[in-house]
This record gives sequence, C-alpha cells and structure tokens, in this order.
Amino acid sequence: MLDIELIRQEPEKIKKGLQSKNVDSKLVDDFLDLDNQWRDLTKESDDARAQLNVLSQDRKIEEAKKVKENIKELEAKLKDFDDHRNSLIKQMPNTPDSDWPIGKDEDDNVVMKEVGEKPKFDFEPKNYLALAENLNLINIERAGKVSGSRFGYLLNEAVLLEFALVNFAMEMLVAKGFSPVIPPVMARPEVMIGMGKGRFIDDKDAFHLPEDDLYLVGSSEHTIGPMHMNDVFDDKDLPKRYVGFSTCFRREAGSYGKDTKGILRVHQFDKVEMFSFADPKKSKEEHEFLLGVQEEMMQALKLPYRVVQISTGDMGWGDAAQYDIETWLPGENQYRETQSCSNTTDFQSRGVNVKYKGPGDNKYVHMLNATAFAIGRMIIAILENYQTKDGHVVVPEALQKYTHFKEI
RNA sequence: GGAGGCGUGGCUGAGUGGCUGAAAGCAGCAACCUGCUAAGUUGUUAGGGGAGAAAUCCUCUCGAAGGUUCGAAUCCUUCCGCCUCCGCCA
Repeated sequence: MLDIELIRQEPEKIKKGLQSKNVDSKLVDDFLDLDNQWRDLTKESDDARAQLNVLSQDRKIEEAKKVKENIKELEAKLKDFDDHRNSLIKQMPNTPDSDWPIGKDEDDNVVMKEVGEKPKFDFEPKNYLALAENLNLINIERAGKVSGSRFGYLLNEAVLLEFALVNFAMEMLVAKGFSPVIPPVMARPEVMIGMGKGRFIDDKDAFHLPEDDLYLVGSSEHTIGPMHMNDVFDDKDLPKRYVGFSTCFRREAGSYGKDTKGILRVHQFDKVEMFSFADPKKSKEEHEFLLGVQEEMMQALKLPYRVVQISTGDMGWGDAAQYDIETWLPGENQYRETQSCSNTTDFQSRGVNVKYKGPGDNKYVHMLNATAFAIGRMIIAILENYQTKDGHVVVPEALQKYTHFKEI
C-alpha cells in the first residue's frame, strides 16, 4: 500500500503516478477529502475517550455511562470512514519510478538491448509444441481430459530438463549468496492483500480454496515476502536474498482466448524465483543486480534475449520499476516474455510490515522480485532455439551436467 | 479428527477487573567511575494513530477479531498459532 503521509504531502506527485498507471487520479482527492474528515473525527473520538478515562478513574459511573454512549456513536462513524479510506487506498497502485518510461501499454515499453545470437537454421524451425508432441515431452490433450484447459503433462526428458534447470539455477544462485527456500503455495487473504495482491484476488485470477479461505500463490514471491512479516532487519543484514522454488497457480481469468495452445500460459507451472529485501537507499542497485543475474543465466544457456523496460501503463500493480526479459522464439519468429524483474519499493513492505533499523529515517525495507527461471517458458525457449533439422533438441551445454544427456 | 495446555515488550518472565503500557532479570544504548576488571554505579530503551512550529499532550495496542463493564493483559465468544498425548498418514 501507498504511504498515507506521502499522499498528504505530495498529492500532485501521487496523482501523476496514478495517471501514468492508467488509474483515475480523482482517487487522491477523494482520499484527501475523506482523510480530513477522518482526522477530525479521530480527534473527537480520542478526546471523548480521554474524558471517559478520567471519569472512569474517578468512579463517576453515571457520567461515564453518558460519555460512553457518545463514544459508541463516534467510533461506529469512525469505522465507516476508516473502511472507506482503506478501500480507496487499496485502489491505488504503487507509483512508478520517475526514470521509467511513461506509457499507456506494452506498446510503450522500451527495448534496452538485444543480447545473444539468434540461431540460424537451414530449415523451417518448428514450434515447440510440434517438437514436444513428436518427442513425447508434453501432452496437453490428456491433461485436458483430466483437469481441463490450460494444463499439461510434462513427460520424459522434459521432466529431467526441468530438474536440470532447477538444479542449475539453485547451484548458481546459492553460490552468489542467495538463501534457498521452498515456501508454502497457499496464503491467507490478508497476507495476499498485504503483498499488494488484492488485484490478483479481486480479478478472480487467484485460485481460492473456500473451505480454508486460502489462496494459491501465483508466484513464490507471494509467500517469500511475508516470511519476514513484522520483522525488523538490521541494516547490516541487507540485502537479504532468497532463491525460492515453487509451483505457481494462475486462473488466467483475464486472458481467455490468449495463448490457448500448449504450455506458454497455463494454470500451473514451476518457477525458480529471486527475492530481495533491500535497504531503500540501495534498492535501485539491487534491481540492476537482479537483472544482471537474470542476464547471466540467460547467457549461460546461450539463449538470445532482449531486455525491456516496462512502461508505466504495463507495469505490475505493486511495481515502481519493472524490467522484462523476452526470449527469442524461432518457431514463432518473435520475442516472448520469459522473466520479469521488479522493484516494489516499500509498497509490499508497508503492507506486510517489514522494517529495518539503521542510520537514516526510512524504516520500511524495499522488496524486489525477479524470475530466475519460469520452467515452462524456459523449456519452450530451449526446444525452439536448440532444435535440429531432424526434429530433435540439443541440450544447452550448461545443463548437460544436470541432465546427463546431450540430446533429446 | 479426539483430549489437554499455552500465546505479555528485543529476549526470559511477573501480573486474574481500577494510576499496569505493563514488576524483575537479561540484552542494547548513554553517562559516570575505574584496577575484586570479559567488573561497578546511574540513567535510558516498544509500536501505531491524532493534535501541535516545537516542547509536549491525547488515544489505541499484552496472538487476532468481537463482547461484558464506568473501567480488561485479567471475564465471555469466535478465530489463528504453538506445545503435549491419542488416532491417521507421505
């Protein structure tokens, strides 16, 4: 959630931020108006409380009873204001970093660089799904019968490739000082909301388990962040970096008809994720660091990719700054998003109350998340980029020590 | 799933209706002292919110949310978490 103090102090700045994220900036005025009334009422209510406390102390029971009636009314009123105020705040996304391109949607994203060589084939490159079906690596039809659309069976070498990717990522990131973690894949609503995922829930994009009122995570980010809920870091311990592995679940409610074939966009996939708790003064550095790690991983796999700076209109709800890495897919003759790298600044830390102490006046840590490997999409990228003329697939050299085979 | 116990400040731990936002100890910080020295003395140290230029004042918070009461850490209800025993189980 946004800093209320900041909305009061710099409403114009927040308005601009909201506008750039395609959110009605009138919210700010509505909020401030409500906030003023809330403050007046809070004062009134507190004063009444003070009066009650004194009367009570002096055992003036009859008088206290009268004051108490008044307090009940005031507090009921205050609660309405409070609820309304909170609902407005919940409608406000994080405000973007001023260095980021202002834009309406993905068309305004800025390609920063293209890295690696696109493979040259002396044949017509196949789509990953065609390859995978021939090699018996993915089966969508059977998953359809069992679980419905947007599920898939990963089979045979594809499974081993997944574990190779996971092991490769873990080994590399642990060597860099990331702490490995396998987090829960279900979370309570208040935790999700604290992590700024109210939208994920409200848009029905999250799977919900009504019996237990739990939500399946869309990313391990959702449960790695709140692992330190209510904690106070010593600034000497920052940045604290985690590498998490989890299955991710998404209903893809808003994307009916989009990428319906194959495993590019599915309800369930596995992901290795990086997560950092950073000193606010150094979170930009941390953001660049995470992007650097992502690039290093892509280069190790020798996959051609480009780095895209996401425009304000296309940015995640809680993000102040976001990069995507898009990998070249020869079978589709285009780049597709495979990784993202976000700085949520204090938007999430305020929501789940993660602070740090040290010299300086900022108290909430900054939280950042970055994909290491979204396994499904990496398998897609590998199949398409490493395919051979006869419809087989060479395993990237960096992964061979984990797969123990060189070709599928 | 059944039975019981517990949940207090950075930590340990008192506190069962009225100056208790909370004893004491530890830890931390500051000052002083200085040779019983990996010591002593004194002071200080929770968070949120509101008012105020500030000093400061008010208010809320003892797992969470409600309730009883003039007044609740203390009583009641529900929920959450932890522990022990039984059952089940990868």
